[in-house]
Amino acid sequence: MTTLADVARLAGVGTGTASRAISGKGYVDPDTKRRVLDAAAELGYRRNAAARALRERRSRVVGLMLPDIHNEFYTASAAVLQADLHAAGYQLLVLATGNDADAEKAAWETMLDRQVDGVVHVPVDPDGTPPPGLPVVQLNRHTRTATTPAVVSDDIAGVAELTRTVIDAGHRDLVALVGAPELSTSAERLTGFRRAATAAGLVEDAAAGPRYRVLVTEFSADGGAAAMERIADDLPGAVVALSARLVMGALRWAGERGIAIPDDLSLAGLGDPEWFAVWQPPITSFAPALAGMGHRAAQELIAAMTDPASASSGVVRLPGRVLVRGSVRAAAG
Amino acid sequence: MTTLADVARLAGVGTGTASRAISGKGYVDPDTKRRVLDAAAELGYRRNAAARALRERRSRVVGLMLPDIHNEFYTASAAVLQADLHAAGYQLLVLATGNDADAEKAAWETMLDRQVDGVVHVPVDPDGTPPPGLPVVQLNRHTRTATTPAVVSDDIAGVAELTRTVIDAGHRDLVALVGAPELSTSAERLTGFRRAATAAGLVEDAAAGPRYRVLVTEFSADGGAAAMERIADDLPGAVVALSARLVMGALRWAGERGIAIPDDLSLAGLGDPEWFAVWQPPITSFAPALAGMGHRAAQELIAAMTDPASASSGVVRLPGRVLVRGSVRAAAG
DNA sequence: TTGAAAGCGTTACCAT
DNA sequence: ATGGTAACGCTTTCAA
Repeated sequence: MTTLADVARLAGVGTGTASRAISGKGYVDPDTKRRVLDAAAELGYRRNAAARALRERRSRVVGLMLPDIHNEFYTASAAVLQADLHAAGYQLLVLATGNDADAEKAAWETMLDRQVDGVVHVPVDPDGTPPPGLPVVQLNRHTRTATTPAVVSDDIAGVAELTRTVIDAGHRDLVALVGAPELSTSAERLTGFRRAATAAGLVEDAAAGPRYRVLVTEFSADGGAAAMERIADDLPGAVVALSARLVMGALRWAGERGIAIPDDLSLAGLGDPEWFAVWQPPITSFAPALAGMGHRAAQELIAAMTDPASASSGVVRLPGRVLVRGSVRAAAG
Repeated sequence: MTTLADVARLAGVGTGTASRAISGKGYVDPDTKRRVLDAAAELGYRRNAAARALRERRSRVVGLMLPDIHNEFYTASAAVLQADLHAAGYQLLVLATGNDADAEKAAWETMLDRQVDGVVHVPVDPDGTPPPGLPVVQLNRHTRTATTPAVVSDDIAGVAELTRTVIDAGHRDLVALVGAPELSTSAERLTGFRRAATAAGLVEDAAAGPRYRVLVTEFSADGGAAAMERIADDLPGAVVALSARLVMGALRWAGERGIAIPDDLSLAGLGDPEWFAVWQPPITSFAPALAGMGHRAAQELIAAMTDPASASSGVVRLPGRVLVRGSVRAAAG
């Protein structure tokens, strides 16, 4: 391995000068600089990141903590996050927390050990709190006690709009499928749904007349299917499944039961995995701006790392888009 | 920040002893060790990764280079890879190459700069070659000149078996949809297809009688749809789409054209995204053992990093599973 | 503008 | 068994 000292020797200068020439910081004569750069090129010199990190007290590494690497809801944001951070000279260290509060706690230790300069965090434990002093931006979800900036989707507005399109289609009997209410995502999606439903005069769990029901279940395909089973003998006109996995569960259940969508039952979803558009019928849904969230998170984190004082500690809500497609059918009312 | 020297001082020992006590390497009296550990706990001491990396000349970081973070085909392997590596004390540094040979070259530089101990690499450039001396294992695809171990799916056997099930269903007129033949994946999938087709007496591009055709296209939904369009007025009995995205393209095309699957056309695919099983009809396909590949890759890389000499440089082909579902229909022949 | 030298926090060697 | 000390490769003062 060739070191800075090697380069300096070949160029006939001191290591200090060589360092300045290569980093571009501080005064160095143009001629000298050339010599150093040539020497570096000749030897194929590469700066040692560990030595730099040790000396500069910053690693230029950013941590990404997420519940599950194999979940396109996160990777959609992660992809642009990685690109933006890379462009800014940071590398991404990825750690999965597996939806486990203990693993999440351990992950913070790892991040600290690694001297990461900052962390992008999709929180698992709603009450968890990041180590003080470390620039952190929460992504997608936000904890109750968020003292760090958070970048999330404006699910309240989005799901409300989605629900409105269902109601506008004439439906007066709705069911919402939603995950654990401790998560900010579930809570906000439900808020949006309720807001639109009550605004339209639907009453929760009403025995007769315009009504809506809320089914809390596990955030998975199995959870979605199980929830549908619970209302099998009292189907509504439309189901609003508040995550892509819940949509899948509802779809699976409908397929097994021979329930036709949208003829027997209308379905609206959340998210926009590629297959939503190809499904017969294509799935009407609210699609959070996942890429936009990744961009914004990168931007917020870079700001926080550059100037920790400026750390905006608010929750940024990015608007998404309602995609009106074929899975919701006009109803008499 | 508290350093090893702080701990040593509090425990009343030298830094050397403190280091040994904490790392567990070398002789140290049990009593002394206790004192050091207590002091460390009291101070909330954490070893500095940069200093360790500098001194030990190893970072305990492994790089993961892949074309696209937002692709479940890769993340399925990446998730278990991360878990296994984490368990072995390594962290994962993720870098996307975006299917671009230049970006891939630049990524190697970054990996070198970061002093990663090894790299798991999903190759983009079929002729690219990793920097010498760095433990590397190729995942999913392998380059022509692989001097490093590669862990891939046994697509040859898998696709052959898949194709056989289609033929056994009575089909004698097949079309294969496949991506760029430079990629080892495309090439091997096609080999499997051809092998089974010819073995059954099908002739490529025959004007009459048992035949098969091969359509090379872009590895995307659009590519799949475009390919289908090319054979619109001479549809085969069954299409074998050799990637999940191609399946999606074929499905989209069929939906737009009003072609019913499997009644008008049988379809077999590759991969096993969740929606394959939920689709009506569920998609018959060959599913590579992505998780298994992640495990094996982690294992190979750890071996290579532990003992570079032992680096097996062969291509490991892991068997996958053929999932017989409803998208292929029995045909007269 | 430049070079020498002092760290950054560890580990590992060498006497003790 | 233990403590001092010399690296590891770099950045950054400080004098010159």
